[in-house]
Amino acid sequence: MPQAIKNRPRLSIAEDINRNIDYLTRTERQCARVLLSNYPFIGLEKVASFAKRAEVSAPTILRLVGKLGFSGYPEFQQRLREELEERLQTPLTKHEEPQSALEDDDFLAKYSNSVERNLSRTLKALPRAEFEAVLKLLSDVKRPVHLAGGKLTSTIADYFYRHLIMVRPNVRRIENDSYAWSEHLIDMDRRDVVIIFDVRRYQPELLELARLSSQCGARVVLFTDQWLSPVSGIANHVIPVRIDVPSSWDSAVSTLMVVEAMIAALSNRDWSRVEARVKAREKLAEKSRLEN
Amino acid sequence: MPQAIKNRPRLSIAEDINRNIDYLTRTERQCARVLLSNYPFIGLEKVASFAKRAEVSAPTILRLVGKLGFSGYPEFQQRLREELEERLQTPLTKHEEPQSALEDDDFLAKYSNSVERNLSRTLKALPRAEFEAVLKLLSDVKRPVHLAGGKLTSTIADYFYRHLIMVRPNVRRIENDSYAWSEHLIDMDRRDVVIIFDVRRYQPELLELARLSSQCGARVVLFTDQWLSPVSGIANHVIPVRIDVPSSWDSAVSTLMVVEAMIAALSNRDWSRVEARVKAREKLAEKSRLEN
DNA sequence: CAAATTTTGTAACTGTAATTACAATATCTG
DNA sequence: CAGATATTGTAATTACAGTTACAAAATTTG
Repeated sequence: MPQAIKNRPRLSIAEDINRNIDYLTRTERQCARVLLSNYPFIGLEKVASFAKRAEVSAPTILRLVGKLGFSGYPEFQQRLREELEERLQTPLTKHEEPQSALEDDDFLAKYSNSVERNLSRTLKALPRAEFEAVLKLLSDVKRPVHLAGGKLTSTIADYFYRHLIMVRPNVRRIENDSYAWSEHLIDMDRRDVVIIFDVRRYQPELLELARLSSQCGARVVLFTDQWLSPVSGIANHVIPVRIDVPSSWDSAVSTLMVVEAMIAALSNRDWSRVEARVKAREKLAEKSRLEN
Repeated sequence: MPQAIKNRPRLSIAEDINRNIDYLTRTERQCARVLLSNYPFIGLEKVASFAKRAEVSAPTILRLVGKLGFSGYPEFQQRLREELEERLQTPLTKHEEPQSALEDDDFLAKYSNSVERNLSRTLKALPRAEFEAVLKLLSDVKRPVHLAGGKLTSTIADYFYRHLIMVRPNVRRIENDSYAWSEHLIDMDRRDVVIIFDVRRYQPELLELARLSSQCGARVVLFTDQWLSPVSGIANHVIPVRIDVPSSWDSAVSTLMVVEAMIAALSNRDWSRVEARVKAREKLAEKSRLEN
């Protein structure tokens, strides 16, 4: 079978090589082994490096790639990258063993694990400067803050709102209904801060809101997923979080974590002021209760 | 510092970007964000692909790469590959490395760590039988479900509500205002399920609601913290979660995780029914949009 | 063992990716 | 708001990676 090896449904390149290794010539086999030996990194290098490592000539590599059913080296590399990306997204199933016993019958554990993964990836990818910048904006109590979210994320906006209002004055919730926007936009200028939550299945209304706010000169802060909402083009600060879980729905856990961390940081920063505010509010609540 | 950013000892490119993101221009920052958002794969593509994904021109990418201290794109990619290889070779060590060093000056990391700790402790302490039991109640679409929460936790109740309503019919939100309770209580019997969220600083009203519901014969499900709300005395099922973090406020992350896991489990269990429901709802939304 | 056949490397070639120069645009500043 | 400065994209250029043709070497086969 010196012709091109048929490309089966969806084998990984490594598996494909293993199955068809006898159809390869001696030097080709050598290349294949080198590739498999620390798969798939050598395949991501240039042809020349690969060839050198395998101690063969470049054309031999290309012939191998051809036999594996690819039309060219770039296509082969593209596929390797896709595989790698996929593999890195689900490390638990392939990489790890000890938990697998639990995982199968313990859905909660499985879910929790993937949430934990999201958290650490979020942590890693989140630019601290952005986090700090947003914190700085929120610390400035002179700046009015407006919060908005999408169909599902507005819950998180609400959570943020309820806590922020305990920590500082001048916070408002933008209703989901776009008819009410004008109430916010009318007084908006460069002092204002608009916080928008927008994840997958990005809502066009939110983009519109961001645009209008930005035109007023307001600072726009965006919480979004790793694929970035279109609002990211407008926003002054972007906080990307991980939302992918083994579910039909997205996870808001990482978003919530960042929001909570912001509130915590704000509170800790000058607790005395916050404390006074909380106490004052409690007193007021007490009073209004007695009057009822 | 608009010149090339100094290349410190051995920062990963991601970290380097995170530290120096404010020295980048707007579009460069956009590139950086796209790269970080699913690091490092876009960086392994050709410049053109990267540029397209980031919605900028190729030279912008190259300028970014230059600022990061690389002499050219190939060098940058080489480094990315090395990082990736290194990272994949050490599966477990990596997880522990950032904690100690960063914690001091990185509040976000500190917070995230304590949240992660909460998650695993929650996972450990959560009785699977309770989880399953609640799941079973929710699977039974004939049972009306009512959701209520406290001053801060009602946001989570709301999150649960919005997802449940997509998964099954017969779900209602109990307003925070106790005047509205009668609307729910009037028709309540042993088929009904009342889900209550109540954590530290337990609200007496919620205890009252639980009592009344229970008297109607309804099943009461309680989400609470590790110290258990007084509602736990009445509730048929109790889901305890961890809420303690280095903050003046409590964390709702673990609660949210369990809620999400429930929704995911429900959806996965019989997806075909859920899918039909989701599609039907989309169709209706479409229709009503057209009519406006 | 020689002819046929396959395999492999060399070297020339080609196409495309990375780079650069420069003009257009946007942003800042007095 | 104009001039200055910084930023960004377009288009031309360069360099090099990937490809191909072909000849040399190795292997197979009669």
